[in-house]
Formats: sequence, C-alpha cells, structure tokens
Amino acid sequence: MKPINVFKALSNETRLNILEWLKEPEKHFPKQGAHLPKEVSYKGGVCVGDIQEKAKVSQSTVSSYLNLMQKAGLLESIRHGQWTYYRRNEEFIQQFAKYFKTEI
Amino acid sequence: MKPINVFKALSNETRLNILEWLKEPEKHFPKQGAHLPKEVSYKGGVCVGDIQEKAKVSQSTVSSYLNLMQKAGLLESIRHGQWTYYRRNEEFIQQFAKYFKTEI
DNA sequence: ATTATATATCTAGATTTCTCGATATGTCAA
DNA sequence: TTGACATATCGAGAAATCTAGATATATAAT
Repeated sequence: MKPINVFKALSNETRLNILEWLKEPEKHFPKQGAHLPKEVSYKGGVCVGDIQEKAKVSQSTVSSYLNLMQKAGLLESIRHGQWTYYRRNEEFIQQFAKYFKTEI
Repeated sequence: MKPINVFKALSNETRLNILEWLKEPEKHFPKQGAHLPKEVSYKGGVCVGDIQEKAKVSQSTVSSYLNLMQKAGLLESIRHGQWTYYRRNEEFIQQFAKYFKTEI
C-alpha cells in the first residue's frame, strides 16, 4: 500500500466524486444500463459508460481515472461480457482510513 | 475545509515526511536550535531551518511546502523573533481523519 | 545605522498531471 | 465473419506542480 498514490488518486475533483457516487450506486446511477439485473449489477459495481455519463469527461479520461484508482487500491473491477464494472474496495478504504488516523 | 487541498498537500513524499516527523519532534529534531528552551520550542513547533536540514530540500522549497500545508489546514505556525515554528494542527488532522472515515 | 541571520516571495525551467481525440482490443449479435 | 458496441491504450498539447537560485523582508546583535 503506497499512501502517496492514494492521496494522488484523491487529488482530483472528478475522481473524488466518482468514489463518493459509488458509495450509493442506486442513488447516483438510477437508470443503470439494462445489461444485468439490478441486484447483480449493483453488487458488481457500475459500468464505465454510466460513470462517464455522470462524470461528464471523455471516455478515455474516465477509463484511465478508474484504472488509476484501482491501482491505488481504492476500486476493484469485474468484467461481465463487454462491460467492466467498477466498485469500491471497501476493505482497502477502511484499512486506509485506519492508517490515516494512526499514522498521519 | 477543502479535502482536495489536503489530499494535494499529502501527495508529496517530502511533505508527508514532514508531517510525520512533526508527530515526534523530540525524536526527529534532536539537536534543536538553541533559540528557545526545549519545552517552549517543542510546544511551539520546529523552526524552518531545522526542517529544511532534515528534509534536504532548498530553503525556498521547504518554506513554500510549509506554507502550502498550513493553508491546507494541516499545520499552524508561530513566529518567535526571527524564527517561525511550525507544528501540526492536531485538531484539524483528527477532524479530517473522521471526515475520511465517514465521507470517503 | 550596519551587519548577520531566518524566513518569505519571486522567477523560471523541468517534470508531472490533465484531458482529449484517435486508434486498438475485446465481446456480442446477426 | 462481419458489424456494432464497450472499454482500454496511445499520443499530444495544455495546465499544474516541483524545485532551485536570486532577491526581498523581518528581526536581532553590534
């Protein structure tokens, strides 16, 4: 775990928003693509296209943002057919919160 | 409180080190300048020159780093004569840790 | 007043990050 | 296999950050 990379990942308004949106996907991504039944989809995360639409940045930008956040540890992804679903890595995030409280 | 600015302040190895050193100033700045009696000095923080020496960056760099961290809320400073002493703003840092745990 | 010391501010080149459009890859449907 | 769609990767210009040296400002000592 490299704290610097986590802080860098969080040093951007759009990425910070994405992380917060993914706390409540049902709330922030109501018209989820019909690719999967809601339960499955939410459990597995939100697909790139839906995140892009809400974030209002280009497809390539959102893709690299998500990749960067995943490398930092904040997100994890699952591929389902042609879609990639991203969701929060809650375990890592809580672990990092603890690190912050005790080490920073 | 602007979280982005806090994350940006923490997105640098040197600044992160400084924040950690200031958790235990006696440990990391043993040969404190003789400007003030130890108790006073530690309570008030560590002077810029001592931090610079340990961080091994230029005087202007460390000065702007400290200023940036202060603006973000992480540090506070007190001037004593020709010296400026920087110390952690523990209240802010704890508050931010709580924000991280609940909002991020 | 002058000099010395500590810190802050200014300026600028090097590096990194941001962000896009273009293109490549992977998957599904016909 | 071909075409359509979702996502990933590439390449590049714009913007921000990094960091140093030079200079300015503030305080202290003589």
